[in-house]
Amino acid sequence: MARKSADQRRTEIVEATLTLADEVGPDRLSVEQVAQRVGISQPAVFRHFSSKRLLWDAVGAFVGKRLESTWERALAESPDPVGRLRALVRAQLRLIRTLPAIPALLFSRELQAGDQGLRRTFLGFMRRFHSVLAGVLAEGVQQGQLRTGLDEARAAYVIIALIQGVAMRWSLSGREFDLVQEGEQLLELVMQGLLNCEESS
Amino acid sequence: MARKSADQRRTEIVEATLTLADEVGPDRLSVEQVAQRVGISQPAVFRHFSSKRLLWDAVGAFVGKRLESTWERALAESPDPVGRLRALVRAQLRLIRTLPAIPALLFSRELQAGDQGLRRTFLGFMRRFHSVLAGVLAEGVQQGQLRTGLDEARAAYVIIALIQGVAMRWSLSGREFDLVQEGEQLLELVMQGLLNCEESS
DNA sequence: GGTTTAAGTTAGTGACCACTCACTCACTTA
DNA sequence: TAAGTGAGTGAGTGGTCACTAACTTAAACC
Repeated sequence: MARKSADQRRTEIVEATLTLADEVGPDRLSVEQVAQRVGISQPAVFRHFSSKRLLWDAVGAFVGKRLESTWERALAESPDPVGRLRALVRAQLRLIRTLPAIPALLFSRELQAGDQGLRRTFLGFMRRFHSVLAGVLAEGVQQGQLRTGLDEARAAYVIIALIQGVAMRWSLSGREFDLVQEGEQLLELVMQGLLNCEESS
Repeated sequence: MARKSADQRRTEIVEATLTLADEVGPDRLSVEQVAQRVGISQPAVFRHFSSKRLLWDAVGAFVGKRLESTWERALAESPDPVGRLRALVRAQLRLIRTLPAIPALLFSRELQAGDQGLRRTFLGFMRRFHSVLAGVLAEGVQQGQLRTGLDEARAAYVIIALIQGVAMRWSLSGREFDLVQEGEQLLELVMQGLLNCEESS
């Protein structure tokens, strides 16, 4: 049997937990399944994470780092606000494509149970993303690219809902369409609006 | 001990399951919890539903009836398409407010497990709602209230995402804002669009 | 090359899960 | 009023869960 360093195993276990959270659901995932995927016995997992809760905490921290770095890189992509907005949405969709467990984790009861530890962590991620989006939108209004009088906070919630919605539909459909392309087209639609510009009610 | 007719008990059990699915999550809900909420012993539940799966099927059918009748009534509310669109969104939000388990049910793994029985049922509900929305949007385009060239199918997906998104945020926030009001304002924002009409990129 | 360290193992623990069985007793009806 | 029906019960069944105790052995270090 090939032994590995604790650091290596820890990341292996966290990554296996993430992919399995997508496959079987965060609430239905057992430590036994994680152990089998990694290729070790079930108690070996508890050598690296003394409880399942701490394993989920580590998963949360892992996802959080990926989210933060994704947003940071996207914000640096373009000088103008609307370009940054598109980059943020595209980057977030790409991250969900590579870590499809993210939406399921956000809404799972695994997080809400147990003293609200992870729930607050993920709620914090959502708030961070919302404030980043709202900031970019406010810049867009200032520079005249976006409607004056636009409610930036609400618009940011619309964009978050858009990403979550298309990710959920992608997941339920069995991933039979291109998540990033579809999401980008929905963003364009929202930016243009539905009403006829001349004859608004 | 107060005995009730089987019909009465069945609906009591289904309703308890729905409220508990919201409180503890569909995947974490046990038959014992349902029995306690109803006020009977755990085996008594199995007299009315011979397996937990059949109980979930009954819950699905119950929710389905409520959804269909909600859409039907909303469509009859207004003669013009945009009015019907607003009525549909408002009615859907009101239904979620009275049956908050609906979004959780849609995305729970309880449905996806077990031969995809309930999963298909709920996917069918979503498709039904999408086609109703797309139909109303197409009418709006024809009558000139909505942008010509509007992609009705994608716009319908945007509206579904909007409802789901605000419902999820409402749930995660501990229901500290008015779901219906907030949802209606997001709808208005999407209908107007984000871009500056004169100077679109 | 022997000792130490720590990543692994097997074999459990009690709690909870969906579900069953044998039985009871309230109510309807002949 | 006796018989039959069916909504209820208490006491289990086997299976799975998170987690633990005691032991083993591969690798790191001197």
